[in-house]
Amino acid sequence: MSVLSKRTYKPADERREQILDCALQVFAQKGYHGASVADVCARAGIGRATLYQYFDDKRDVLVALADRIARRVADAVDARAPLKIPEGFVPTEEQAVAFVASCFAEVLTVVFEDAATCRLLLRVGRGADGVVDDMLRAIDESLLTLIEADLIAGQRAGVLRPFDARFAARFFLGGIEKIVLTYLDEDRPLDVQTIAREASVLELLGILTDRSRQSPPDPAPRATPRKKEGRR
Amino acid sequence: MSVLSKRTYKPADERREQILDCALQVFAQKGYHGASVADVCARAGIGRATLYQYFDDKRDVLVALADRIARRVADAVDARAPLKIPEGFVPTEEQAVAFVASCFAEVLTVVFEDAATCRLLLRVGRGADGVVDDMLRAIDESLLTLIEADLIAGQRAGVLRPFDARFAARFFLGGIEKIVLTYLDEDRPLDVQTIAREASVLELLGILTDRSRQSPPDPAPRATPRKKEGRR
Amino acid sequence: MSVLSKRTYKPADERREQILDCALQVFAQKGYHGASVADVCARAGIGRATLYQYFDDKRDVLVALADRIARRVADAVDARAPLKIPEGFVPTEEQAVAFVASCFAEVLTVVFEDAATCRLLLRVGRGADGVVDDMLRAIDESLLTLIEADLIAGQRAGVLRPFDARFAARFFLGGIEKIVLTYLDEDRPLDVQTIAREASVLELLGILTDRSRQSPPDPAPRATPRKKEGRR
Amino acid sequence: MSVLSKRTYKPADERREQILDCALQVFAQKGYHGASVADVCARAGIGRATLYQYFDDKRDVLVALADRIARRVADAVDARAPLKIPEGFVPTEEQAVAFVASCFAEVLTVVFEDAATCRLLLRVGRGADGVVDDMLRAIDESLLTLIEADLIAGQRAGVLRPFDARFAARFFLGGIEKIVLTYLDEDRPLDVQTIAREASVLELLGILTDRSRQSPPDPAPRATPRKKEGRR
DNA sequence: GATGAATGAGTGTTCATTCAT
DNA sequence: TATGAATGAACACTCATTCAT
Repeated sequence: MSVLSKRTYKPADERREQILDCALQVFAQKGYHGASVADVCARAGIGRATLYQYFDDKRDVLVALADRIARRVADAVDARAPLKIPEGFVPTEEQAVAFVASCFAEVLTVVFEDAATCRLLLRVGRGADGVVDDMLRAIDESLLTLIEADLIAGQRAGVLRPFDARFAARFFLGGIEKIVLTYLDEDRPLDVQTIAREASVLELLGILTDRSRQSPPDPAPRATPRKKEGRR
Repeated sequence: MSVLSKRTYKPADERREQILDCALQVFAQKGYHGASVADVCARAGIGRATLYQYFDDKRDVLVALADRIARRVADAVDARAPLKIPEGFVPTEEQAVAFVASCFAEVLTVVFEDAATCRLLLRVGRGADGVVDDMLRAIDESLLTLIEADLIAGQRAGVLRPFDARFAARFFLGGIEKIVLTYLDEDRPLDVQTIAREASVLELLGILTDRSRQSPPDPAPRATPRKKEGRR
Repeated sequence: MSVLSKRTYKPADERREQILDCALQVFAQKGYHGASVADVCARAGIGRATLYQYFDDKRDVLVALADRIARRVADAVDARAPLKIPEGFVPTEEQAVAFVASCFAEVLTVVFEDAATCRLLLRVGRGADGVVDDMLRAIDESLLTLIEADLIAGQRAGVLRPFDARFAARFFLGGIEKIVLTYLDEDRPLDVQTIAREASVLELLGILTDRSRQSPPDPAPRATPRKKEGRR
Repeated sequence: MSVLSKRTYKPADERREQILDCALQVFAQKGYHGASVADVCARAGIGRATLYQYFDDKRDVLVALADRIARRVADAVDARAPLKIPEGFVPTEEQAVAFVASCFAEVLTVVFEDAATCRLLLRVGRGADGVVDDMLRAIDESLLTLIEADLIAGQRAGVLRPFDARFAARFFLGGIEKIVLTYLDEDRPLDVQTIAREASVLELLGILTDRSRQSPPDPAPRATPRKKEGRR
């Protein structure tokens, strides 16, 4: 018996972490509702009852998971120095794009690089549980605030034109997420650099040809007919 | 007897449609897995067995629902005349923005106006069932193709600069969806016009000030060596 | 509507008979518990509710079915003239076998020829319902009594040696039924004549070689003081 | 608490066996379709879910049951030494009867002694499930083969006259089963010895008086005035 | 006479969770 | 620390049966 025993013993911390790791994988693959506690335990190679020594219930596992992710994201966000743009600095287009792209790449790397975490954040977690919803919202919020802060900094420095920074931050984050989801759906590994760059160009420059641009692009300056297109 | 009887009789078509309506509401609120057949039936005011006279399964209800939505979206998409831009037409910024905004508004109205449908499309449906996943993907695809087609038309007409139209379509759709989701999360009614307009400005013009704009910002400026700028 | 209507109208008696016919087939194939009222109605090409205009419930159908069969068997049994063996008649072996075989053939033809009825009698019906059980037992009883009467007549006439006629009747009936069931299991049509003949030989003559026959073999040798054993 | 607790703990093997025992009783009494999983569990004094830790399905329980019976019968059959009749041995009638009776008694004891098993084998199991059907057929087959082998051995030794051994085996088995079923129906305990003896006499000697016996007893003596036994 | 529509009462099954070891 | 064993509560689904037409 004791010879055949497949019991494995681990310090509590490790086991807890291990369970969370497995839960992440399983939830990401089958969804929170679709996955059973048994699935998680099977993956962890432990008995079902063991899980309950570390977590109150299934929900608690998800909460802990979301919490762990939230903490990681928050750490990453906090680590980032707030954007400082020198007074009067006017970047070239290329500089601007490169800079924004690197910002995006950073976020992508931290938040979305791990496919399972990503699935949990973008698909599985939503609507599964009130508390978790709140946590995911909080993560979202911190990302949004991060982006928004950069946008506002850009506006203050005169590098970016005036617009609703929160709306834009959300719009851009949504775009990025959609792209990421596409990769996930197609089971392709994220190409962070490319995505970040392409997205940055779209965001910064828009899609209109310069031909049609006339003036301060904001709300309603349409009146000013532009003579010179300066189109090289 | 007839007073006590809680039975209600309806022609089969109506009942089926009614069940789908109720299922939509219930699924949107509780999620597919979270909602029980009993919930749907209770909402429809029918016995549980009645539902099974119209659908094979709980799953079948979801499939039928997705199918109904898919058909509606497909109809709407088909109804839209393909974008025709007159040769040599150069819109003003305002014209461009207004035009794109109206396009977006159209999509938003058709696809996302109904909060429940929206929740089903963007949250609940995903990952609930393989077939449904495929259907939602198909809906996504048709929306993407719609947007992409417009973008390409704009590029062909020289109104839009060159870029990866599919990537952009996805990016923009994701942005829109995120905005919509925010409204949903906050239980606010969609302000379609405003959203469409704001999104359009961001897309078309980008966020960079004109100061920093210098040159063909895109990866592939080679394609359209335009000689005649012929305004008007 | 009325043109498309697949409604068929029949006089009540016919419909009732038709339903019973279909029920027989369906029960025989799927078993009483395994078959649903819907199955029966589908086979009869009628709506489910229609069945309930002719029968109180599912059980009632089975009862009516058993009743119909019982009546038929009883009729057949009654129709058979009671066996009359002339005083002092001593048949040859071949005569005896031929006679018994014809008796068996008769029973087989009446009771077991129809495969569906047969299945109902021998398999499906048993244990399905108390009342039906009783009816089947009654059918069994009448067959047993029939055979038993013949056996006793044979014994009285001195053609058959003494033995427990009821036990023997049951033993032989069981043998016949087992053979019939084998045919059913193998989906072969009954070969009534052959079965009847083979069974008769076994019953009448036994399987022991004449070599070993010596003396009154039975428990009660009192009756037939056998003078001449002198075989060979 | 522990006083109120109705939980009983058992090693898995025991519990499984216990469930099978209870299932046997319940199925035998109510039939497979007629019995509910709840019935079985109630009888076993366990919660319904517990059953599903040991069996996949309700069906699986029946299969396991049939399997267990099949194994037992197979063991018993295998344990029996093949019949050896010394060359030239000519038993007396009484010896023959006693011998056959003991054979039958053996089979009866092993297979039919337990009333519940018996009911399952002869009534309930049939037609309940394809796999189980096959198993019951297999059990039947092994019994048939057993009897057949003995009959053939008897024929080879010249103790039994020529006849279709398989047919006879089936006929006799059917007879025995019918007798057994009668006991079951009347809820009487089997009187194995008596049944075996009576059946043996019928089989071996037949029912015809010696008066009518004349000659080669086989099938068609008219056509082939058979002097010698050269059958097959 | 016939049936489409509706359903209550139940069945098999799952699963998160607890208990005894 | 770890788990085999056990289960209540819930769920999806079926089916005989009824009602209104």
